[in-house]
Amino acid sequence: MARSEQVFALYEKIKKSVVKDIESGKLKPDDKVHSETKLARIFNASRMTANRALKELTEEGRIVRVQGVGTFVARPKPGAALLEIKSIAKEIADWGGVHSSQILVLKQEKVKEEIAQKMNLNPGDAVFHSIIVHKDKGVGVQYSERFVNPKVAPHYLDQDFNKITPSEYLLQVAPVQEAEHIIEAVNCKRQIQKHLKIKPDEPCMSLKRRTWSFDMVATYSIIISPGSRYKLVGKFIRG
Amino acid sequence: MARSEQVFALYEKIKKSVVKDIESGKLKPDDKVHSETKLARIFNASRMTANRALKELTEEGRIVRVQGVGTFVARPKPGAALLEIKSIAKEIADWGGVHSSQILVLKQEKVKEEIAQKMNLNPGDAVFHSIIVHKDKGVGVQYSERFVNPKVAPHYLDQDFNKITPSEYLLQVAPVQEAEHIIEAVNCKRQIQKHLKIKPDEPCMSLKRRTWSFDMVATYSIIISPGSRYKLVGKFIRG
DNA sequence: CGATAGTAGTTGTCTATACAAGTATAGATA
DNA sequence: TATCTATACTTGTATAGACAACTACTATCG
Repeated sequence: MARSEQVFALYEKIKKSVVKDIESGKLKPDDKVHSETKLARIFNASRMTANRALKELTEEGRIVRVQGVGTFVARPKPGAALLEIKSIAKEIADWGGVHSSQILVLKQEKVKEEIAQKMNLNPGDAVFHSIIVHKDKGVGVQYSERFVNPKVAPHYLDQDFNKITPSEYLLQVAPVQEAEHIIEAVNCKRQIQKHLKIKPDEPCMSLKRRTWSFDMVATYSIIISPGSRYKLVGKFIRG
Repeated sequence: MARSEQVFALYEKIKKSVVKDIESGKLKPDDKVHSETKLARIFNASRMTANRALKELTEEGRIVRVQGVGTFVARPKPGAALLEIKSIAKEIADWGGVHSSQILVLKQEKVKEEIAQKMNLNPGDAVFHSIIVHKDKGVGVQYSERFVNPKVAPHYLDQDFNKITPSEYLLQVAPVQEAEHIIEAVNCKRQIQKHLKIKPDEPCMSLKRRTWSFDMVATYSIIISPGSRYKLVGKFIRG
């Protein structure tokens, strides 16, 4: 059975176009978005239709509109309007606008007992292991460690994680079906303290994540520098 | 200077009118709301204006629209569907099996500036305030502070919170539509340290929660004793 | 130089109209 | 009776135009 061609309303097309420009990086936060008039002209639509598209994007928190001035790409605040659980990882990934990442570890290794249990593997099986420090303007803000089941993402090691974050890559490759998060306040290890420039005894937040893609598990563990709150906004779904 | 009379847009007036009918009980769940055409006639507006009003009320979850049939008052579903975000609070409430609670504060008071802002109230308005320590086998594990808009739960103060937790009670009374969580690692105040028997400099986790029930806000803030992890399991929603 | 007025461009609201798409009902038809 | 059809009503989308409110900028005036 051929999948029927989805018909999108015109205002949906305009929305998608703007969102695409934002997500592709063509439009960056605070950049000016085309005005209603211009969008209407581009899409051969009326201004009201462009207005509807932009109004909805405003409600979704992707753009900000100022009367008399224009429309601008919203800064990705932690806690913009994203989705449920997924946003924990996504928001933190986006958080603050990560400019660079320092790859400390990226290799295949034999999985140790403790991790093997969590991942439904046998000790000694191969896993991909990565440790990455995400930096914002040179300052470390996230220390993330991952163990990935090779079956989930066979080409994990070949990626250039300066260009795409592991989160983004894995989301592309493997459909996440279920996730478990453990949030914890901790005093972190000296090595991590160094990377994030945390003082001893300064409380920081740890987020551990296990995701299931079919029967395969990936684990993800990040330490977030202290003082930085993490805000999570979720809309309830009715019905 | 006298506060200038707020000028409301026409679509806002229509929205208010419908909301008023719902809240006054004139319109009950599943009742049919006037059609766009009829509302337009009543308010001497165009159908597009009535359409906007109803569309926004749909997004706010107050009405349900069915093409070709009509518009109906939405049934307030008191959190029956267990969704992701909500479970944060629920899990924490259930966490560890709380055996007893110690009520430190449970009274009506005048809201202070800081809280008023968060709750869309004016300073000096009445709020219900409660501070409760939840104990597991005599040991404090949670320190929770709440500010509740009296309009949300007029009988909040009359409850026996040894029998039912505030979370449970509020879920029964008011349908939560939207929630915002802020998770943070903190060093908490001495008073709270005492209740939870935390050593100074021991990192603990703070969870602040704001929930919206229509336009009314309740805030909820808990401190969770250190070492205790909080586990959150969520299923992804596809699409 | 500083203040003012004008102007162009933008978003916000609103109208009147049109057609598409979906549903329910009554009436006609096989 | 069962099925189809026409119709009336509803919501969904889209247009073209209008005016209001606001901002940023330029030119002018004192």
